[in-house]
Amino acid sequence: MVKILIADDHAVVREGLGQILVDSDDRFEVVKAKNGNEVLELMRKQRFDVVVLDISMPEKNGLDLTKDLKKMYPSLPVIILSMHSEDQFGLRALRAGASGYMTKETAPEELVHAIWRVYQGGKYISPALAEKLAQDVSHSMEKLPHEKLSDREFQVLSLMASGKSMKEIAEELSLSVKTVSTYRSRIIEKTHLKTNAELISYAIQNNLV
Amino acid sequence: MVKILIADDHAVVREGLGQILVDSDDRFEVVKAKNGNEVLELMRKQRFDVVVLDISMPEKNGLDLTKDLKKMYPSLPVIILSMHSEDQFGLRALRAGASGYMTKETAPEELVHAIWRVYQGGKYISPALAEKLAQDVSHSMEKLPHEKLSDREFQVLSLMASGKSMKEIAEELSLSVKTVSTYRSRIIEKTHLKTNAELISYAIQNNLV
DNA sequence: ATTTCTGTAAGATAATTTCCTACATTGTGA
DNA sequence: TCACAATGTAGGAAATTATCTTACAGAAAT
Repeated sequence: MVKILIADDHAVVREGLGQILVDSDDRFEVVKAKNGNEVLELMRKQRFDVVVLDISMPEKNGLDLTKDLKKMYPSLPVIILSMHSEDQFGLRALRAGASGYMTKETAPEELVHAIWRVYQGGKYISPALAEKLAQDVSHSMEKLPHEKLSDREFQVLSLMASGKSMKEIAEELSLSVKTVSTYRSRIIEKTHLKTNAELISYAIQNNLV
Repeated sequence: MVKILIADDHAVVREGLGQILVDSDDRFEVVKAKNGNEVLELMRKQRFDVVVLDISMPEKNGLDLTKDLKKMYPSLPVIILSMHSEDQFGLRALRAGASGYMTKETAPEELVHAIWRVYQGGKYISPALAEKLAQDVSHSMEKLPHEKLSDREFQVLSLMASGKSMKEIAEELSLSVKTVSTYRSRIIEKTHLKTNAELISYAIQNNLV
């Protein structure tokens, strides 16, 4: 029996996923949680072989939850499920201690596959993520992207994330637009986030706003 | 046999939901589509008793798709599934011609329930939505700013709030930038929000993103 | 001490956005 | 039911914004 804990705030996803898993293999036993606290609570009462977490849950997001879980149960395999593409959160999921990362577009069979893989102590890495990973080792990691930013850069990122334009930011900081623009390009270089939209969702996800 | 068409761009939701439905009642027969075009295509080839649409799908969103479907098949019951709360999209869904609206937090059994209800020609209205509905007829004057927006305007506001530029939005909706810009100015007129930053914080405040 | 970061910005150029204006439909209040 | 408002759409011209170098001095790191 492989005991799996699924956490997702959307009932349809939670139940649907559970259904898929138990139907796909009768060695699976599934328990569901609808938020981080439930996960923690359930973990206290029973042991699980694999935990599957949605990345975006209210209160405590999947990433933070993963960190907490790994602190308490270092050998517990965690798979993060997200609706974002690999390059947004994949690396951070792994850094947070996850053994796998999948988007919700992934075919459910892949998830089954991933579960077995991490259950056996391995990691599940999609080709896209693998590439990202390779690219990243060469460059300095360890830190979260935004932790590599200088003060000014970070400040500008926050302002951008709150929807301010270059010009507005420049005014707010009494700098030339050119200067702000320079920061912006440095931020982009460091974080690999390209569009404003990505910056914003990154910032929201990381509570930078 | 009740033939149900499910459309959602996320494989796990799509498959999971399908699994839930077929497991819950053996009179259900489920076919899945991953976007609006697939729905249209499938509809051309076979008849369905109920269609369940995710509200947020790339290219053609659930609301627009509903409108199209209802134009072609006026008596087809459509249920809209969304990850937003009732008050965000519920009314819009009904106006677009949907027979039901549910959030993804809803228990799957409720969905089964809703399917039967709409299959029999009724409407499925959650208590929360019902209240909203009642409120709408009475104090239709004192709506929240964003409730006065047209569908397109609202859609653009959401996109803006997620940090997309005029150009990006235009591309995403296959419209001219000019058109999007027009919507923007109408939004500004109606909401009195001026800058992008204000729009964003408004949207975050109101869970529009 | 030498290289890399950081804070700052000018100039030229490119890209984006706004502002009006317009028009066909669809809705709707009187 | 009929006019007037709202909606969805976009063109042209003008204005505004942003980007892309390139640069340089002081701070920090190796």
